[in-house]
Amino acid sequence: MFNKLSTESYKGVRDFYPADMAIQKKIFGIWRNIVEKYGYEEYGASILEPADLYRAKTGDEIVNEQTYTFTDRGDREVTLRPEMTPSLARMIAGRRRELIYPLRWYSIPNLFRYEQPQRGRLREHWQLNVDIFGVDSINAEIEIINIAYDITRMYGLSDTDFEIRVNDRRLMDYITRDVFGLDEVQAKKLAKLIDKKDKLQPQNFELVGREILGDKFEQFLTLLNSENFEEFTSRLPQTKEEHIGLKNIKAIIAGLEKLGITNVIFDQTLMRGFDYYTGIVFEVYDKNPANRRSIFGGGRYDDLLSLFGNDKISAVGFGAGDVIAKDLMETYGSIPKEDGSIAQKGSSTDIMICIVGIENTSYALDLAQSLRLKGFRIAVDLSGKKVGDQISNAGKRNIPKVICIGDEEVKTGKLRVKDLDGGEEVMMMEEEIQKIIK
RNA sequence: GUGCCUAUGGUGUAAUGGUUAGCACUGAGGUUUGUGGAACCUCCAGCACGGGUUCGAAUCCCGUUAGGCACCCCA
Repeated sequence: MFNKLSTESYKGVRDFYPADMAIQKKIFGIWRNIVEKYGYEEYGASILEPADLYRAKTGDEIVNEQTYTFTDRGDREVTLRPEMTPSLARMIAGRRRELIYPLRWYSIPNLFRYEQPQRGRLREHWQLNVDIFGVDSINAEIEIINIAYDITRMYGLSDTDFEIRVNDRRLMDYITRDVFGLDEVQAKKLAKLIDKKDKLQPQNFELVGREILGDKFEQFLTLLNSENFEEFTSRLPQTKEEHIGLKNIKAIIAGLEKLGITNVIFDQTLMRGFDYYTGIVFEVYDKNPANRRSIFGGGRYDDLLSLFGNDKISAVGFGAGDVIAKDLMETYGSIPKEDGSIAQKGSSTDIMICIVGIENTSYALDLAQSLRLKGFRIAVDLSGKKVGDQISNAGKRNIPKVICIGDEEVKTGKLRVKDLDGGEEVMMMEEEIQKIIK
């Protein structure tokens, strides 16, 4: 006896049967279509990277515990990419003198994280990455958010279903350091606390908050609980010049409004990755109470290329995952919910040629080849089954038309083209087939 | 890493602790060697694994494994 192999896919990764692949292709199609409308070019990279690429940016702990890292036969440490941005930064840094700025690039990589899989989070997922390099002004943020908005609409959400939340890292730095006078360690703690505000019980939030801020906690809480941007601003200490973060947020909200995007709000609790972003950060949120969550996240990261010892290049970008895209499109109706069928809905084959009598096989194969040269997508049923089964089989594959080849057709050259939706059959010569397809 | 839940043919499911574990779909074959989606018939195929309780376990208990969900984390 031997142990039978499991047919399960590896934990946290997915198989894409044709029906799943059709959905995946549709999502990727939406992504490509929109970003290319904005002039973005596609790039790619290997899923393998030296582990150092991620160590430099994050910490050993994250690399060791949350990535797939192994040693290759040449004793090099290799990591399956957990995100695309370091690869992108590496590629741009390597050719920084040859590239033409502003640079608009996108990619749809698969990314790997070693985590416990759960709803909306797997060990492998595909993520659209959209980045613009070399634009210092907030026009970069506006363009990137505009793209994120377009994609969200294309998922099937209307403006009232979601909101775009923006904040600025420099504003938060200003508040934690200058207004409350925290050192770097305490500032980070506070940032983390702000990020978790909605998850924690108010008492726990206050407990930790007081630990960091002492009696300044009330002032902090008032600031954090501001209803809107104006109120928030008015509660900040007045300075001679308006803070750059405030100025940026205001300009972005106004700029997007000019483009007809009005569901943008300032969110003082929005943090996102601490060491990564240098300016504006944003998230697109699904407001549906059933699955309140982030659809996209992104922001400005002007310092990343300095990892490679080069000058800074300003950058703004965001990422969008395929798992959430699929969930949303099912929820908001732009794709049907899974029905468990294996076959794809619309077949990629135009005609199935059925063979009646094995002696007619070579005629059928010649016909298939001839039709392919004319541009049709033709499959031949080689099963040798009864013609009824062959037709039934084509129907199950959602192939729209069949042609049966038997003695009669071989003798006369007249083909009976059967439409599997309506069931009617039309007699025609080979040359006439293009009339009924496309 | 922690907690909770779940585990019956390929899929979806049924079975007060008591017959040979039932049904539907799928698959293979047939009624029907030239026309599908219908009907009927036959066949393939299952209690995740290991212990325990019991006269008797798919069913109750324990452990293991796997999966889901949540926490942690989310670069």
